Amino acid sequence: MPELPEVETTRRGISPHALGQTIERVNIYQPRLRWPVPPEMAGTLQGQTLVDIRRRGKYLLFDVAPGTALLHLGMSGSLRVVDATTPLKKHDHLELILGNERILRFHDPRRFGSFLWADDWASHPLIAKLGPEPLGERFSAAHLYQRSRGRKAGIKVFVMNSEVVVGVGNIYASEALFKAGIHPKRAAGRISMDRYKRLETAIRETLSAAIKMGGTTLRDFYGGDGEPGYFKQQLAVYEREGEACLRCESTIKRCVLGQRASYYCPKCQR
DNA sequence: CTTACCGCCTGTCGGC
DNA sequence: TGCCGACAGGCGGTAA
Repeated sequence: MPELPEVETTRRGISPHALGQTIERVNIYQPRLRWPVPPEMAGTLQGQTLVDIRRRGKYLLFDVAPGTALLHLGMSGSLRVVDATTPLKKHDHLELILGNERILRFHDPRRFGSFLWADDWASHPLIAKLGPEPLGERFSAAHLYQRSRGRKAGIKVFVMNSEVVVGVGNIYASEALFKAGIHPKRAAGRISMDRYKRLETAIRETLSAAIKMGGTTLRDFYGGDGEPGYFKQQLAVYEREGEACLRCESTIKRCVLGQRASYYCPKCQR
């Protein structure tokens, strides 16, 4: 499922084919995504040049002169570069036809993704309140420490809150907490600065490593160039319930936190 | 302010 | 074999 590394992989995969290209046409086959695709979207984008393709959290930002189109991959979405000979598949919901005859095609079986317009992307309600980028300068142990004081929520739920830090989803939260040796249920407000330093490092390292490997393909993720991600082979705890911890050989446990499956080593994580 | 839970949606899987 | 319910999950919205 697309988290930050998968979105970044997608951005890097499509950019060489799409940057600077004219959007000749926009086809919207299924406007009913997480939110309805605005009816004027196709008309707004048509004829515009893709000035930049950026990422904010898990949003892909397509900059054109009048504003920015926001694409979120939801949990089953993928965006790939294809050409006109590639047949449309079930759940291909929209596509941008580019001047170089390449096509950016969005595929999303569960339709939790979204495609929205913003005149000024930074003040868009879905973007404005987002926390810092976990690979950026504004993300720090001090930030986590400060934001967590008084919070009783478990650290995993806390760190997956996009107002605290963006892009850390279910897979990488579990992995980073294992790496930092912190139990996922530990109250965020009772974690020391020292341990937050370890967590900051773990988050940065985990996400960087995943980007390097093209993201994690559990079931159906493909990057912009159609390649699956290979980080799955590096997962230490995620979906490894009942298997041996790679560090201490204890049995990996599974629990549900914030209605999401969580995996941890009961001995390595306290 | 916080925390808890719902629902959007389809593919997959286990049970019968 | 085939049907059906449970489950998965990002994340905004709403209730408590």
